[in-house]
Amino acid sequence: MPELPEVETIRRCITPAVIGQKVTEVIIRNPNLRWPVLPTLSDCLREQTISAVERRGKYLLIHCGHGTLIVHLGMSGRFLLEVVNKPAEKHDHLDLVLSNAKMLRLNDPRRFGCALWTEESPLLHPLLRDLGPEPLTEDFTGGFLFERSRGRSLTVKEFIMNSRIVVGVGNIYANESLFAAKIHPTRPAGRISLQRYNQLATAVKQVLQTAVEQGGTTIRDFCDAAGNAGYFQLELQVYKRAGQPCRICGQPIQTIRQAHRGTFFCRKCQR
DNA sequence: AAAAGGACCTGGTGGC
DNA sequence: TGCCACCAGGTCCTTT
Repeated sequence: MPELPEVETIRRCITPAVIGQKVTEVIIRNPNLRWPVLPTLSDCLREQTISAVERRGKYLLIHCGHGTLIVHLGMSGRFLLEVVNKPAEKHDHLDLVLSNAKMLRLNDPRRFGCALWTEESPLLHPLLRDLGPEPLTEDFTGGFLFERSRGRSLTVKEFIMNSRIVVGVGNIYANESLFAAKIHPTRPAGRISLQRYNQLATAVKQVLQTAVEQGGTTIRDFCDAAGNAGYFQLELQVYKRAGQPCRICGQPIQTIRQAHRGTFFCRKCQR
């Protein structure tokens, strides 16, 4: 479900409600996420105060007194702020009960997400330490993409969806960014000029920034922690628009598959 | 080292 | 109504 804008939307939504709150109880209903939830997670977290909620790529980092809970929402995960007595429903796998009588509830039908506890710096965790730069920082530039892509034959779409190259760009925003940069998604990453990578880096930043401002993209079921849908789906130019006219030139949007993911593009606008 | 494909899961949709 | 194939906001791991 969530790419960078959706995770950032959730982060902003939960932050004011959880900062300074103590975790009074942890309820694990189903520990079988992508990696097993630590059976002793409750002992790790109980009575600790949440000091900050950060985001690294698509990971949420919930900083507590003596460690950090690293949460990834996978493909179908939601993080919802609920009142403590709300009955659990299907796929409600984990609750963090807070001292303000609210709780953070993780719901994830496909269970591709995870909730990991670390007492080290989370940025050094094996899942995070090799991640590429944040796209909305100045570390992420066309020059960076150009250098990292030299000699590589994979397609530019697969290249920018690789979190070791740049974090947070999933299938929706890869499609949208390539359209905004007028680059054909199947072009080999190693054969794209610096000038065009400058356009692509600018497009990625602009698309993600706008999506954050719109509260993310709600295609089916994304919502923030308060249950609000996003609005960026109204701005989509190509994603899920196969056969519909390009908003620039009117040609029908094409769809193909790349690495088992749906790709959408305009044959005329993107070269 | 890089590329390709499978693996992990549930649920929704569309065709017959 | 049922059954089946295929698709879905991700990404790690194994094999080539």
